[in-house]
Amino acid sequence: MGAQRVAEVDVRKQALDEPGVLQVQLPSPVSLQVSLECGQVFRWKRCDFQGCPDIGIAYKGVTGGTGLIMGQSQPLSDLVWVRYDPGAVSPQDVRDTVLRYLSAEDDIPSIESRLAASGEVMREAVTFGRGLRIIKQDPWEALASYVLSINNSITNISRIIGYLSERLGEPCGLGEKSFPGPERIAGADLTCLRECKCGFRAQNLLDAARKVSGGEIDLDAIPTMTVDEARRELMRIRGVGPKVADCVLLFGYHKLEVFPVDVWVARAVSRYFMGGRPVSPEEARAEGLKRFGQLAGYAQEYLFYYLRSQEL
DNA sequence: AAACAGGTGCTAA
DNA sequence: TTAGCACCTGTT
Repeated sequence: MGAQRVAEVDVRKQALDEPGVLQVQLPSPVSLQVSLECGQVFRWKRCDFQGCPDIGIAYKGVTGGTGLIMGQSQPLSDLVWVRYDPGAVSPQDVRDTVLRYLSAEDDIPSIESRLAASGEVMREAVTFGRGLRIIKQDPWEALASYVLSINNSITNISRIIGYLSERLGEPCGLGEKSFPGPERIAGADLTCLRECKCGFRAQNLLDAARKVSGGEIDLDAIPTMTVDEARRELMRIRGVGPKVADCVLLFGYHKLEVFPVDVWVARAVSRYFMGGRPVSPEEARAEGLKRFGQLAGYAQEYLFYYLRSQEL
């Protein structure tokens, strides 16, 4: 019913040479709302899935180098509707991009049940965050984003990334602009980055862009390293400490065995697993790694989303 | 108005 | 090794 409706709209829009529409089937349910709003990505804005009232929730953003709108008619479903610019990208590429971005191959039912079985708190956190998927971001964009996240608010991080894309990125469909590559940012000057409201992080971002574009840091080599090596490598960049490095490994390289510790996660570990005793970030990290092993990344994101929703 | 936000680098013990 | 502090900018 809803599908038919969308198909009709699709045909009409195509005839008008406007963005196309397709649906992507995932192997297990996903919640776009949870996955895109839990704070792991900064590019997606709520919007209408134009002309399709059945699609209750939709987001516009950029991934895989193209502007997309993703939407769902139900909050938790294995079906995702996608609107794209047919002049910029093929339907098959859109499908592949979305499947990859949403980590279609992660066995979510298994991850959810194993974490839920690990204790009462995790059971509640998983229930609350059902449909969460660790997004596969572009490694450079993840690095830049988390360099910008230092001592910053999520809304402000999103805004800065928007400014940088608007100013230095390239049109990539649906009126969106891509996130500028390392060469582009390395070629910009400090003034430009300050004008994009990077603040004191401008210097750090520039350092990251220079090291990456100059080959001093090889982002393509990270997957061949052990997590510890990769961590040390990333931390050679100014402004990249343990937390940022772990976020880059989790969100840019899908290293699910890392456990990034920020103030919220440290708070969660203290409250739920250490009887309320204050813990250092390093102690919280050790506890997370020990407790969750290969699922640490997912556990961290459920905990973060769960605790924040309670206290925000 | 003052404090805080997905931390990190620097300095001093 | 670790504690204390400053830091752009926007919000409350």
